[in-house]
Order: sequence, then structure tokens, then C-alpha cells
Amino acid sequence: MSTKLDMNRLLKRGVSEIIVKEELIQLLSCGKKLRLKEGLDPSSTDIHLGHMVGLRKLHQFQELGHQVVLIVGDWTAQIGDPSGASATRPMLTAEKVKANAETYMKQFFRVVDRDKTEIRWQSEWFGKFSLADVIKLTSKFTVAQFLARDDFNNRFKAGKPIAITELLYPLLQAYDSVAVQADVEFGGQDQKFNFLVGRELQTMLRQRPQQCFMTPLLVGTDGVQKMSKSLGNYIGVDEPPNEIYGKVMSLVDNMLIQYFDLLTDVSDKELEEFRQQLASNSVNPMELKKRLARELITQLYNEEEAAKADENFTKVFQKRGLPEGIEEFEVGAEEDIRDIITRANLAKSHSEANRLLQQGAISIDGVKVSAGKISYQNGNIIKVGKHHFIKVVVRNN
RNA sequence: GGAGAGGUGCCGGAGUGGUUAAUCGGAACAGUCUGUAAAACUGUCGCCCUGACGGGCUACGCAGGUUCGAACCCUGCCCUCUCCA
Repeated sequence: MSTKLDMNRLLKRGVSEIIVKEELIQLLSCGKKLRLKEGLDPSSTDIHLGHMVGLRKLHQFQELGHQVVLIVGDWTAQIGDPSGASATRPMLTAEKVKANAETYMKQFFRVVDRDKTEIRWQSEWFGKFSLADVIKLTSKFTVAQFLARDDFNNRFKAGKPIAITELLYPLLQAYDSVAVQADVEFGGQDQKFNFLVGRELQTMLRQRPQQCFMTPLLVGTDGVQKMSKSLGNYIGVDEPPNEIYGKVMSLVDNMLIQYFDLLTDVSDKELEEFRQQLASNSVNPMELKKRLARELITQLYNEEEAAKADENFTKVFQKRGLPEGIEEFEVGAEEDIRDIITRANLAKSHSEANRLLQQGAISIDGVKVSAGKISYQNGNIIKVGKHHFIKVVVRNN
């Protein structure tokens, strides 16, 4: 691969905006090892595919020899990032933040190379901040500047509250850039304002302003809203392979290209082929989804796991067969099936089990069950819904 | 300091004395269909008994009260939010 091609891939695919692009190209070509700042806000614990878009970028830069500086936002997390939020977020306790950061990092390094990452906690510098420092920092910007920001502006106009701490958020994030002497800051497009404050602050404090590298926001599995944990439309990087595979298969079809584009290394040429095949209906979207699922699992785990998940899907869902390793469950020789599936946690309550029975969701060895009381033999496979199975072991006496 | 709004099921959000286990939307689950765990369509969606019909119990911030009857009225308490200064 030529350097030129690398550049194209690096600066175009999965990128929504770069400020200032020319300067970044210059920096990249001068051979200096760049410090790439990425902030993690440990207000929640799950990294999902939406984050992965940016993390993949970091990884690509790492492969070119650059240094990732991961900042654990243990102070800003207590404020709550106002980005895109239409209401003030709840503050977190210090303990909660610590615990979250741990799990967060475990997932972070599924994509990013740990050896080429420097981990810094905000408390390293903010822990020493005095009121005098705070006043000095805040005096550099005006209310008007901050109100220019979209989400603040909207809330202000609508008469909704903006906590003073929220105004502090961009300042703290900006100061992080100063503290670690960032060359480039990475994040989603919604981070633009914060990044730009960083640039200004660095300039004021006589540092070279960082470049801002922004990635597009990934649309969630519902195909409508951006991927986020609170909306429940996400695929977490820490989920088991079968789970990831399944969620990919249940993606709305028209999300496919975007996911390939932002989350895989499929070449531009192939991407274009996919696009055309879908447009002309010459390929079943299912096939492409399978491919996408394999690509993702390979990245997050390995090829072997991807192949296993693939096999499992074909077997269980397409051929309606049985998965590997069905759990055994002890039952009486003659027992109400509803009691069994409730006991086996396949239904939350007896009422739910009853509903499942009425809806014809329960079958034994492929035969639908309609009555409650049934006699069993060892090895009977009870299926509940589309994908829950237990293997019967008849209890003696 | 003053004025006002509100707390309903997983979430959003109706309802303001009986016909309300509680409209509707979303999520979720099931079934049908499909080369897709997509889409579409249908149904379910508090707990318990019943094959079903049906029945019982518990629920609308918390605690009391009024009433034959309360998510809805009254009293107290807790919590959230907004506006003016």
C-alpha cells in the first residue's frame, strides 16, 4: 500500500470533519510522533460501535507510530457532558466514576493498542487546582461565546436550565489539551465546540493549537437515532460473539453500507460494489449482514469466534436447528410445562409462561405444545420462543 | 423572599369520583410470512388460579381521611422542575 492510499483511508473514511486538515497533513508528513488526545467520560460503562468508529481511527494512527493519550475524565464525568443533551445530566460520585473507568478501559483496549497508549487522569492536574486557578481559567471566555454553542443556545432560548457546572465542562476539557500538550484531539462530531475551545485555550497559553479530528455519529440499530446506550439501540464491543452477530442480523437493512463504511476495512471498491448490488437487488441483504457480522467479530475477537458465531446462526436461525451445548434441566416425569420454563427462567412469571403457551411458543422436539401437563423423557428438547432451549433430564422418584 | 407546575405501568405520556389493570406511542415478547433474529402483518405485554369461560389479589410519590366506591376530592409529608427578584 502506498503512503498516498494510506492517507486517503486515514483522512477520509469514517471522518466527518478535520480542523485544520492541511495542518494535520503537514504534521503527519513531518515524521513527528504525534500526541493524540482522546477523552473518555466514564459516566457510563459501555463502549459500543458508535465509539468504535473513532477508536478505529486512533488505532490506525497508532499503526503509523503515533501516541494515543487517553484521558480519563474523572472530573468532567462528575459534571456530565452537555453535548447533545437537552437537559442537565445527573452528577456522579467519585467512587462510581472510578469503577466505571475500569470497565471502560477494558473495552477501550479491545480496539486500541494498549502499549501505545498513555493513560492520564484529569485529577492529576485538576486535583491541584485552586479557586484562583479556576477564576483565571474562566476569565478567558465570555458567556456569549459559550451561548453560541448550539445545545446551550437551544436550551437558553427555550428557557430550560443550564447548570453553571455545564459551562465549565468545555473549559475543563480544553485545559486537558493544554495539560497533555495534545497535537490532535479525537472524538465525535458533537465534540466540535469543546475541541475548538481547546484550540483557543492552547493558543492563549502559547501552545500550538491542536488539530480537531471528528468522526460521524453512528446511527443505532433502530436505523433512526444515533447509537447510544440510553436509547437501547446499541451493540456493545464487550458483548459475546453470538450476541453481536444476532444484533447485526437484526439491523434495519438500509444501515448496512454505513456500518461497512465506518466500522470495517472493506475497501472502497468493494463498498461501491455492495452499494450497487443492494440498489439492484442482486444480493440478499442478509448475506451482507453476515459478512458485516463476521468482520466485526473478527476485529473484536478473532476469526475463529467469527466463524463459530456464523455457524451458530445458520444452524439455529436459518435451519431452525439446535445450538451447541443446550443446558440440561431437571424435571419431574410428569409436570406442567409452564412450571418448568418459569423455573428455568425462560419466563419471568407463571403468567408469562401461560401466555407463551397460548401463543404457541413452546415446543418439544419440534412439536408444538398446547396443554400444560405433559410427561417427559430424557433428552427431550424444549424450545421456547425463537431461541431458547433446554434439554430434559427426568428426575428419579 | 415571592409566584407557579408536577410526581401514573420498562420508557414517553393520557386520564381528574364508578363502564380503568388503567387510552395512545415506543421498547420488549410471541405468531404468521420471508433465502434476513430486516421489513410487513397479527397478537401479547401487573401477579396468582383455570385447557378455556371465568375468578381472585395488588397497583397510579408516601401516609392518613372523605365516600357505597378514589389514580382522580381533602389533609400532612417527601421529591422534582419553572418563572420573578
